[in-house]
Amino acid sequence: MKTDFIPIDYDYFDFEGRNYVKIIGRDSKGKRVCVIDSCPVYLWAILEDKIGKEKMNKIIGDVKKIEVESRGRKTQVEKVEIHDKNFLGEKVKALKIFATNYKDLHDIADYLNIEGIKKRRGYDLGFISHYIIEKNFLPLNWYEISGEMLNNSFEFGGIDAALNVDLCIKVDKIKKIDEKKFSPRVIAYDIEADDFKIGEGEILMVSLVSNTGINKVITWKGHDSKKLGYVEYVKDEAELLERFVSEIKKSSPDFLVGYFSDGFDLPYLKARAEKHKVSLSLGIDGSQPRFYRGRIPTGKINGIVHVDLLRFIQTAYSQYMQSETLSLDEVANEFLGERKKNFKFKHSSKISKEEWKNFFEYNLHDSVLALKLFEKFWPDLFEFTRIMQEPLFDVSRNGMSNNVEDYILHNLKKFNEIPEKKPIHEEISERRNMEKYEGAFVFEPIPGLYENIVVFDFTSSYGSTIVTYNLSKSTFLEKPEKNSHNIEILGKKVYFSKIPGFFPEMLKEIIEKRKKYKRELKEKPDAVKTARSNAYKLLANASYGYQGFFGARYYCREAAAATAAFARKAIKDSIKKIDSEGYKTIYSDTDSIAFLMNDKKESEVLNFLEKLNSELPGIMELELEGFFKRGIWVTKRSGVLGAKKKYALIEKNNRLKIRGFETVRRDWCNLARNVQNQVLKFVLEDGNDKMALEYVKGIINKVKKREVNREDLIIRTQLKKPISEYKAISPHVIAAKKMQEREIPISMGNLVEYYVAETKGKEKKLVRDRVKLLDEKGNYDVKYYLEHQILPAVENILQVFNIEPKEIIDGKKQTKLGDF
DNA sequence: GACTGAACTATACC
DNA sequence: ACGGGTATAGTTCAGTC
Repeated sequence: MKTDFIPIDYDYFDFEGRNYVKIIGRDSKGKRVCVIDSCPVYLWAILEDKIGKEKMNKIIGDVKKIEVESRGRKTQVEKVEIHDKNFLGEKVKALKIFATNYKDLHDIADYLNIEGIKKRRGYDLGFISHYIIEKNFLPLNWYEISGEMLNNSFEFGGIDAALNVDLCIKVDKIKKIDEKKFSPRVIAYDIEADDFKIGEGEILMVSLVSNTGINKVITWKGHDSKKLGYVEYVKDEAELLERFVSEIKKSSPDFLVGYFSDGFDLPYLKARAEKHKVSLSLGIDGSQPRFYRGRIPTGKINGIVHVDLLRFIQTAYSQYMQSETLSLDEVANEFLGERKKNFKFKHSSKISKEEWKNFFEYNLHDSVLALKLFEKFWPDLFEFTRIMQEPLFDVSRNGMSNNVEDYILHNLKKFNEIPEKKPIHEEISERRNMEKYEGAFVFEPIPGLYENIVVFDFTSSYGSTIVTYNLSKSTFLEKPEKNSHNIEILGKKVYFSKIPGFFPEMLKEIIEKRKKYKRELKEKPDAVKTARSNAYKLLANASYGYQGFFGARYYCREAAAATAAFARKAIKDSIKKIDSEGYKTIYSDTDSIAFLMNDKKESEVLNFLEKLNSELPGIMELELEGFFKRGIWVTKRSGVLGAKKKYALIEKNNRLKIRGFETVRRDWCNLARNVQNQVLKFVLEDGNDKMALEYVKGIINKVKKREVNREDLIIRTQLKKPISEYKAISPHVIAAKKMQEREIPISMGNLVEYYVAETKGKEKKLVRDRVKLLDEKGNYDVKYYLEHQILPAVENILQVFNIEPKEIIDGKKQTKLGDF
């Protein structure tokens, strides 16, 4: 039996004490294929240096005797080989110890605590990762496989009969072949329920939308409403659950996609199914979803990849997004230019006939958006999976540190390197308690309006620093060495070998690939190249954070601190050169430098950039970020010092680049943000402070006359922890408490919305005493919005032109006092 | 009770 | 627990006079 095959999802099972992988995928005709395979199971024992032959034989003899019996299973050492390997920059002799069951490797490692064995490694990768590395059978790559077809066979206890697949093959040979087209079958889903707490309300409806023609809402509510083609009515919630399961079974998708479905939809379905004693048997083996408790619970379905798009967007995209929240509404708007439908939530008992129709549409449209988002991100999910070489299920949920680590583990083979172990609990807390090291350099700007500004920045600044100076755990030298890279951190010199380490080498390749794909992208753009280039960019950028991350296998604080130190040195050196060339640096943060052109031509600047680059060490490189017409830097609120991380630039085509200002902060009301944005525009477009001032005066009057819509006065603040844990009761905490009292769902992570109102009777001093929810009646507090929102937003900008807006407010107020 | 600096908190930059 | 450090700024809290 021979077929082509693309692996999508990996799982494993035990049979007669041994581990087998069960890989679900497709052939090129779209048939669903299950592949069963196994691989050698082993761990490494690194031997002490200079061990004699006799001693080695004794160790091997002892190791061979090891047997572990646990969980009704017997695992034994089946074979021992001696290998020359690398481990963290050293050449070592290591025993490759083969055993019966991967899950017992940890126990076997415990028995290896014997003299002559220095370290035990390679038992904590997880069997799936171990298998993928061992067999090089990579997710979302095409293979030609051959083997024995299982058809109602008794092998593995009759596993094939229980699986809802077209083919089940016990694989024998695997051969990589050229790329073929792969169009996955995808169903997006979304539920609506009466309570936001998992399982505490009834599920009213569920929508299913697929790229294979499904487009429906299943509901047991609103029978009386006008009949809609896409609505399927069932008799009760239990039947809804059954229909949901059968619909998915029938369609047999590769991916089941939701938005926040790890945290809401899937656990809700599970909880309600349990209540009704309905089996939520979505798995292709008929199994129910399994939930893994982590920081965020994760829902896994056997054979169907459950994707929660929110989690992928969080790690892969959020840092580059404009959206202020990651709500489906905002995210869909940003990526698809399409919003959710309008529907105001209320309890199902209060929904009228007409409203049910809107509710169904709302529900259906959420799935439509989820499917469209999946299609939008499919190239990214695909590339991430292929680059990290882990199943899409995991890659789509991993944070970037996990992705970096996966990339490393799957590329160690080329370096003949034994994998480092995960840090244990004590090690983690020890690392977390470490003192912070010095990070990036930020230049203190002189407040003012500037013209003709150039911005340079280092490409993959920290990444190229790591590569240039070979900074990593395996190249870190405990003792000073002469021919080494060295730099001072926290008053102590640290040294790194000049012999290339695997981590910097891998990173070098990542950066090179990123450059290559970026170049190709420029020539002929397409979604795949964009995704590929983006994935390598993210990897390169995350590698610095990875080495400083306490949970990393290849954690190296010295390397992280040295990276920041070398980068500081590089940028300071560049600033010196820029200034001595006749330019003037006005600002710099981490990897970028803004400076004045001082009557020089753009061509001169570009030539100078080339000169700078020729003098930079290693692969470090500056690039032109842009030429800007004007830019403004302001003082800090207190004092006269220039504020860092707060500036606005304008390009020749009048495109604004605003950083740090209230305009870009979501916890300021829209009025203040919009006013500030306008003022920046006036000031930067043609340096017109008079217009800006008149504009501000107009707004102040509008506020005083109470002509501002409440919508523009809403302050939104995120609840970052449970309400009870707050030590300081700030306005947004009060707002959240008010919501709780009124049983409006509110929990950690939500944005709290409120406005500040005038209160009658005795003067309330604290802001929190004047907080009102949006539907609470009240007059907005003019004084608060003028002095705590508008004024702070424009004050520092106008001060650059020697205008004191405070006087305008106060002056006007004198004349208006009589009004009160 | 007013004032002041520290603590707490949220958010942004790179 | 699920990259890092640098930075601004508002509001409350707690201590002082």
